[in-house]
Amino acid sequence: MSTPAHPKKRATIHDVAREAGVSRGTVSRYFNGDSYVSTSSRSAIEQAIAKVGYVPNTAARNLVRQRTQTVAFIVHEPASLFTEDPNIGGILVGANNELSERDYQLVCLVIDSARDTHRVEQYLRGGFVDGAIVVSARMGDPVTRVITESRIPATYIGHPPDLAGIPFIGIDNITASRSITQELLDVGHENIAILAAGLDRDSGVDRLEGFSQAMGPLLNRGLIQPVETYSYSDGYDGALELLHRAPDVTAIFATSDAVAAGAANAIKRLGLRIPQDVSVVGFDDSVWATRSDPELTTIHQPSRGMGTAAAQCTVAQIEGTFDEWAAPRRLIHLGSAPGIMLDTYVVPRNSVAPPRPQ
Amino acid sequence: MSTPAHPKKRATIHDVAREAGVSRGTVSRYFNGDSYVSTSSRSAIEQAIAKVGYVPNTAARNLVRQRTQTVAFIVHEPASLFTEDPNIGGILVGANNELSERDYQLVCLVIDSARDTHRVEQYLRGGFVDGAIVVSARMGDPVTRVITESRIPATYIGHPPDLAGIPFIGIDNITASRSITQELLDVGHENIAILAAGLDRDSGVDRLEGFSQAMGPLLNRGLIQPVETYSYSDGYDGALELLHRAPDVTAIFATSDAVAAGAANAIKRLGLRIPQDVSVVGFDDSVWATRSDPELTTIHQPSRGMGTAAAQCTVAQIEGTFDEWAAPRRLIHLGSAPGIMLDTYVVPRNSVAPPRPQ
DNA sequence: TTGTACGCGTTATCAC
DNA sequence: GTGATAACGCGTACAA
Repeated sequence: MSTPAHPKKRATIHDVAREAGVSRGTVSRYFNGDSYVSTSSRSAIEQAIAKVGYVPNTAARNLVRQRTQTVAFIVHEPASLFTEDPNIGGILVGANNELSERDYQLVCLVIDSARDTHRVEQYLRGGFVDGAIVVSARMGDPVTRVITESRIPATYIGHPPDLAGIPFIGIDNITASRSITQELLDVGHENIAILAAGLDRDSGVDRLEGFSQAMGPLLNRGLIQPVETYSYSDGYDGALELLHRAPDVTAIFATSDAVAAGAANAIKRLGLRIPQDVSVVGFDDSVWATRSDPELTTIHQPSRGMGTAAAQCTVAQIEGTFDEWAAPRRLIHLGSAPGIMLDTYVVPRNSVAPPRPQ
Repeated sequence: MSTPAHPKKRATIHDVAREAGVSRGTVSRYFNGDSYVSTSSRSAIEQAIAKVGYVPNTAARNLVRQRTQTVAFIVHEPASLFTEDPNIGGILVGANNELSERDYQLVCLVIDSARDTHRVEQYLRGGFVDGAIVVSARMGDPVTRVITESRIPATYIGHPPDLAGIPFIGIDNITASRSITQELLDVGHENIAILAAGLDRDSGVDRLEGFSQAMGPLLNRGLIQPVETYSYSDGYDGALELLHRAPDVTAIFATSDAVAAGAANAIKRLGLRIPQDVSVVGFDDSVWATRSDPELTTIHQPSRGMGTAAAQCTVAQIEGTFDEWAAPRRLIHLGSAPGIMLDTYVVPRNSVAPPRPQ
């Protein structure tokens, strides 16, 4: 055998052509199969490929095709996100599945520092990807600038206020919050508080808005407890502070399950029972809701579905079929940005009961 | 102004050269700055760049350099990993930071199906990355084959039995488990059970081994409760089954904090108190340990440090300095694979107490 | 059906 | 210091 066991250098299409006794063009055609190639040279090529161990060089192919079959999945604050936000995992999985189906490679880029931001900018501009999916972008995000400037097809999850015409996938946080608040009202609660997390994001603002709408004249601004992030610990601290200040609340709407779980533990540590003394509802339908004791009534949010939709939306833009894709969906507009809204629903569990008679 | 507001096509180095009145070579030198370039043409180039809005095309650069400054971070089973395994997040962040520091871009590839496996194979072979970090690889993993065949520098987190000479980063699960078990023995426990998760992985096997070693003659095989995964729910179910079968256990070693948290909730639901009736210890020192009530005594595992080490190890291989890098570290060998062991330690919290006198 | 030649955007090696 | 020019590995009109 003349083939060394450990080929030092990777084989090129040239090697295959020489080995098979055909031209480079034929080998290329064999791979991209647009044109016909005779069965004789076909088998010769196949043997040659096996013999020299050829694998197409994607970098070279990308260069000439101006196409990478790759979509970036950009996520900020990986530390908190991956450990505290259960949605991100679902979105990632959904997007990955959908892209995989359409033969795109998802590459997940994490941004954790200014240095990262800069490198990711380069990466995006450098022609490494055909499109991007951006989660948890914030106001004035540099990534947004890069994306608009370099005109790369992109989709946002959620909608920061300044997405310059970039499509986004979201849920109707207002309607969802209204319906979970209604759940509390329906069983007779009136002193309902909200642990309002993430008020620096659209989601946080909208959830508070939905709550306010549902409460109507019952709304007591003193029972709005802002908390920093959607995290367990902030929920814990927030609930402690709230109940200290307003011990007469009979129900709490926490704007994420993690916050709700933290609140639930705080409530229990104060010697109160759930739901007999205080009802608690969350938002997300994440593992936080089912691992709590009791399990939490919450809003189901289709994280995987959002990932799927974001992937489809990005690919549609890449392939120039965005309008057809968006047509049959629930489309809204925020400024110049089109958005697709996905449906949510209440998941009743065991953390809600009527208030005790005073 | 002759520059259109929306340039249709991206500028190339050629455009810059023409605009600046120099040659492509000079512009290239300007960017890669090895050789000198006169201040006059330097400023001319800078102006030209700004004018035409030039950004280097990384794909072309990679093609000629045969270098991408990119390292893949490959993860399987994203669904369970990202939501249930808190380590992965830390490892990812650690690796990302370290790579960022050394000017490598980390791209995270998730494998969630056979289709994914194949595409990632192509991606790896296609010259998209200079190296790889692989987490949670299993026995007979196709990725392992690809990596060895295409000889791309790689590092594993943990050590599947069949890593063909590929370096890995790990912790000494045996020693760690021995020391946390000892914690239980020291306060007088004898009927100690183990919820042994992940016995299909090296980590699971080693943790059970450490437990067995520490127990010595006290080991009661009936108190070894195997559970499928390192998850909360498996811990819950496992503890229920265990305590049903063996109500006289006074302490439980759960081989992950998530398992421990699940076990803790099961124990409480049975009306038992922690630690008065049953002591519980975990493994990982993740958020699961601190969010439990009471907070769990556990083993601290340096997830970020593992990510950092894996990144360094991969880069060292890429740059051919592996030996120097490994020299001052705690190096072991598994077959032909060199491994670096990172230190762990016990974190005492509130979930351990002496057994009640019978 | 197959081979040829050119181009993709950079870097690198030369002379100048 | 700087400017041509040959790679890098592949796709693809165009010609044969």
